[in-house]
Amino acid sequence: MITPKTERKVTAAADAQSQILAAVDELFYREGARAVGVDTVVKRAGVNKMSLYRQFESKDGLLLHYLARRDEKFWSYFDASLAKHPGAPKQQLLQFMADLAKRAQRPDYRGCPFVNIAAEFPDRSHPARQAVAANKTRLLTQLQELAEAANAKDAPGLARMLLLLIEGAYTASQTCAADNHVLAALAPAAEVLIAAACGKAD
Amino acid sequence: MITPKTERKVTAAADAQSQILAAVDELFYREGARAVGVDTVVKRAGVNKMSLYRQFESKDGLLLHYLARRDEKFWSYFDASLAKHPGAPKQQLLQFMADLAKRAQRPDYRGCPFVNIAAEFPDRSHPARQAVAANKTRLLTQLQELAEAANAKDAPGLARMLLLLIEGAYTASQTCAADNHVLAALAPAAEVLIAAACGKAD
DNA sequence: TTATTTTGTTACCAGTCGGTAACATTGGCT
DNA sequence: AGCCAATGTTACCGACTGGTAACAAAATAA
Repeated sequence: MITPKTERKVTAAADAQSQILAAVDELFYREGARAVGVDTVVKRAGVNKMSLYRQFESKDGLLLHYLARRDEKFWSYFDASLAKHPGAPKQQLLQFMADLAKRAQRPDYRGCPFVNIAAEFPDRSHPARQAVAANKTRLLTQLQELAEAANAKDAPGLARMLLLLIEGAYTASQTCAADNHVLAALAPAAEVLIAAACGKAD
Repeated sequence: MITPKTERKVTAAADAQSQILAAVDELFYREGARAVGVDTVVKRAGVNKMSLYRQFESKDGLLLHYLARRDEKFWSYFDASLAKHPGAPKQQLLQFMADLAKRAQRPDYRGCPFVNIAAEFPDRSHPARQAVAANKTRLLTQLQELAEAANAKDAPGLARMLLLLIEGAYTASQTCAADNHVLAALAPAAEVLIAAACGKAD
């Protein structure tokens, strides 16, 4: 009695929902959330517009689902980098930087989804902006924990410096010409900052 | 015969043009270039829509004028910071960072105009995107010259690191909650990177 | 003065925006 | 079978998008 009821319709609805979310995930990221209309979304998802509006309250609701997905994806990247050096916080930090630099150099990379949303939505009180801030605050916290584990003299300070570098990598990947090779400086810069904050000992 | 002709009409046209550009400068920056319509611009500028389309070929043309203005404004900021320490490249770099951090913490700050444009226009071949890239490339060049003047061992590398920090400051000012105080780490981070690249002297 | 160019104003264009009412159809449950 | 809820489909809404044709008023040049 818990789930055996309504197999077909639930499946159909879930199907539509997942295809809509997949379409949104790609379109909002590639073209920008404001630039993409709901008509484009439903066309891409291969569903009807009413199917969208019966699953999601509005385009803004869709946007929050998009950000939730991107948040998950980001933390899976983050965890994957850390998993390469368990118990070695300095290596973990550097590995994340190196992986980020590699990701950000892919030709289809369009920058950090949260950064783009912040640029597209001027209103800081917009729910999407709060989702952005939440992601960044959590990232700062995680960086600080790693900095503490690495015995940094000023862990909050080091975390802020590294966050500046990360945000800079996101942005520079979009603003700077590729042949300037700005991203190549990401991991080396992080290494210098970490070394200065923790002393030379590995 | 060079300029005595057509005094009135030129004045009127120039008036309309300057008021349009002033309106665009504020609206495009505050609300986003794509989000603001030409109707909003002409209303704000207090002119008629036809007056706009007789001075500017299109909204895209308007956008390029906006970017040109912002480019000038940026370099005036840049030069003002450098003028505080003539002949002292390290100080000049640090001063620019400090001034940038202060600017980016103002409540009405909406990030770097070029960064926002890059986020709003996905197409890298768009003329506005090329204007963005031009600004950043020139900035990188200037940073490199300062790094060389400061006797950095790897001037191009240091310039790239500093550019990452700068772009990060722009972005973090919009993505991060103010009480995370991320911008407070900008000048200290730059100081560490410069010291590491130039040696402890001075 | 007359003729011509520039200006301001209105109305309008086709297209797109996010969102919905209404109805036909389908499917599962009893 | 018969009912009912969830679907799919179409057409539509008012508001807004960037951009223009057409015309009246004004100012300049001759």
